[in-house]
Amino acid sequence: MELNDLQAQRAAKLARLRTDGISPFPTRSARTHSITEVLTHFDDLAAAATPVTVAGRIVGARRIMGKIAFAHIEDGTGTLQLWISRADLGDTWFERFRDELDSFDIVEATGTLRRTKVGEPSVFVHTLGLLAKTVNPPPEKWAGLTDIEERHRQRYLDLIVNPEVRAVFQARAAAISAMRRVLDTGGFLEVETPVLQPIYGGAAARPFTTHHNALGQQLYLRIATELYLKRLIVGGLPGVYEIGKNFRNEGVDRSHNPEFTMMECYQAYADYTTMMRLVEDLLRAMCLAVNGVTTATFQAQTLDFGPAWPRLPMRAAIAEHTGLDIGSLSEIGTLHAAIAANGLKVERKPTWAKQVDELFSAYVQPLLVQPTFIIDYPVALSPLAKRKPDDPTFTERFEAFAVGMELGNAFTELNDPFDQEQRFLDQGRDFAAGDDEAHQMDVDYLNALLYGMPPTGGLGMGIDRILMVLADRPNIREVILFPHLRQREA
RNA sequence: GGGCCGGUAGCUCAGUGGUAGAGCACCUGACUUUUAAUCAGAGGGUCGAGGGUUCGAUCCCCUCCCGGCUCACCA
Repeated sequence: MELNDLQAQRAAKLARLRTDGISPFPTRSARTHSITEVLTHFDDLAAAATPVTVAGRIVGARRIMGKIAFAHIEDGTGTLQLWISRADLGDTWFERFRDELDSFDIVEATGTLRRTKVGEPSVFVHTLGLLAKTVNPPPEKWAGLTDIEERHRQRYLDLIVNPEVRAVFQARAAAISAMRRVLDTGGFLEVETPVLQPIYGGAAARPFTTHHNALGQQLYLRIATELYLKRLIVGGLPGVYEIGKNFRNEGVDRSHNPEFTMMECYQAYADYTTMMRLVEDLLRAMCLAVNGVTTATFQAQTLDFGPAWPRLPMRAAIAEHTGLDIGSLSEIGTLHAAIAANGLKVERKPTWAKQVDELFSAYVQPLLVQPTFIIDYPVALSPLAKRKPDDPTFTERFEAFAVGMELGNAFTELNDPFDQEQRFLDQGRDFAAGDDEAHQMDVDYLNALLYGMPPTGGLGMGIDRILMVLADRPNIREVILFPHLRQREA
């Protein structure tokens, strides 16, 4: 390790401590109380003159004035002041504190509890010990660590010095826990399915490709869990869900990370209307877990997850905002012509389905600020969803939106193996037409459907994006502990 | 990938075609109730990398690397 001047100074102190027979990294702490325990019972412990041993990282400056010193330590549960006097501690350890210990070192202190004359709860230390010497210096005292890249690369440091970062990840844990409670009590079994898949599927995306050496087999990192979870519905499980990472080999921006956390669930004998109610229940519970109320504020916009969400058919939504009826413009040629004739500014797409998706993304999606379901997607956009009984060109599918972001995707699952086979074949034609995200044929999945899958409702929700909305973080990197970053040159 | 902005001390940032600056941190000294402790003093730089122009480049030009925001694509 190459050390800069400040690191070298601290390393020299570390070496001197070793020379004095003080381990810079002792095996364990003799802590008797967490800081929050001390603070909660402070007056009782103080009145009883009970000695306590607390431990934590020295945060802020050590304030040393001749024969007395102050420092604050933080242990993850709270912050507490140490009152350190040469008279109580003795010359050796007082000078050791002054000369060999630094801000950010992790220490333990034994003493009795008293308030200082300004009333601050403090440990009046009579025994001090080092638990872990710190070589890296802390960031600047006031501006702190603000560089976004450094915050994400050194998340450990970000967590030390920026308390609100810890709050985001506590909120994340609380939201996922609430999600699990809703699903567990709703009759869903939590399962795990393969990350390494010989055929990728369940979504429209480019995969990461990898290789199994011993088997000589090409494998893909999953882009969705959908097809495996539906095999479990075929297997007779009445409801399943999985919360886990998906991997998509796409661009990186403020709402996309190459690996992201998805919850997918499937319920036998249900349909997409069941899933809409489930989404409402999930978001309400997650919002409550994060914010204590069923409303959330995202970038000064108040979102209400309390009531049922509006349900807006995609065909009507596109017609309202573009004037085009995709129901009657069912060929790629006539759709392109209508887009040109109406002066709509959208990228030209190779397939009808992609073009409809483009129209929606450009003209409708940004307007969906409040929680909204867009329902009934064209069949060509939805190769795994069941057709509407009264209009076979559309499917029983919805996507859940808020603040212009897609939070979830659900449908009444296609269980007709012959229709499914045809959809896969159509996707193959789209792939040939230039859609490199088109779905792969999955013969084993068709075989499962040939054993019969009951009518089923299925749902996928992007956990990271939900957290962005609920915790008011406009960048996905702020809700992922270690977001993907470009590799730094050596 | 395109556009805009940026990369200078450990951190946060100024700045200039002529020997590199501040605050905080760090180091030395003083100080027995501090809360951004205070006071006095000292040290610390491949100015992102490479090339070019120039007597001289951290500054001007070119290329590249990295980052932020943004547009495009994807959840």
